[in-house]
Amino acid sequence: MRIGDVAQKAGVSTRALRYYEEQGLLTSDRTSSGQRIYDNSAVERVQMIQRFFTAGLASRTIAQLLPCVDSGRASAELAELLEAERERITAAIDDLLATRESLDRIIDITNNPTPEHCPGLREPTWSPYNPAI
Amino acid sequence: MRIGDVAQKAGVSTRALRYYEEQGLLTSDRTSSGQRIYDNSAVERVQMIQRFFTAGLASRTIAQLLPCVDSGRASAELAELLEAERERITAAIDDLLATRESLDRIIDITNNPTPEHCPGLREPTWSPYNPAI
DNA sequence: CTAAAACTTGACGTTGACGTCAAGGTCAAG
DNA sequence: CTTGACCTTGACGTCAACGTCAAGTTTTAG
Repeated sequence: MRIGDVAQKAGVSTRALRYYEEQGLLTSDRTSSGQRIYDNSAVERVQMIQRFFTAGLASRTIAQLLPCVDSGRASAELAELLEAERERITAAIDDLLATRESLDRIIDITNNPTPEHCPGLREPTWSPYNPAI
Repeated sequence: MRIGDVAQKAGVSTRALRYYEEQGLLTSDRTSSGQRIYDNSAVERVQMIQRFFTAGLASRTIAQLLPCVDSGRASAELAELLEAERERITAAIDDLLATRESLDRIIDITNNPTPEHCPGLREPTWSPYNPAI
């Protein structure tokens, strides 16, 4: 497979694939003329990379993670990283759930514009999540 | 309260507060010399803004949302926006849940490095069918 | 063979939410 | 009065994940 095929099958741009390679997330064989050649597993790998990106992992983090996925082994340091990312994701989920509830309250109020809804509107039902951790 | 107090109480930078004002998310009174003056409700409002940012809403979207929060009323257009953002957040939550499960599997495998874990490592748990591995 | 499509590297552009410096004005304390 | 903490606007810097254009090479289709 060439880069365009992988891009189409994985639903990303060719630019993204070259970027992944540049970041050490994806490897490719080359033809004698220099064109990238991938096997079928590349599509799955790209989709996995995409999921990690969507989950808010940085490319450097993913680069650390992938060898662990491949080998099934993690150093103590890497295990810490995994746990830290897990907690970050959990916090992000909690934050999104809280925000969705806020939105639901707003939606409910705007659908049923009765005065008694108003006072509690700004009650902070959640605690902020710190992305810097 | 001056800007530094609000920043500290809300846990953000003064730069962020000026940015929020620039984006129409936050208002302030001014002293005769031009310094910003806030009342206590500003802290809560900033925290609400922060939550929306953390949930991935853009400043323009928040700017559209806040009047609706304040008034408890939404135009049909705005109601659509609310619903769209709700769906976006739900999708983000689902994605994070799936990614967390992937991470959990990796963590489990690295904690119990037994060979029988390995084959399924790349199985996409969220995918409808299982391609040839 | 030729034209179009697809590929290559390189480099600059984009976007958003601020960080950060510059060059000052303001204000309470001693 | 003066020092130092805090404030102002303005403007440029940052970072990440690509988008996009350029200019040339390779592959494919007819």
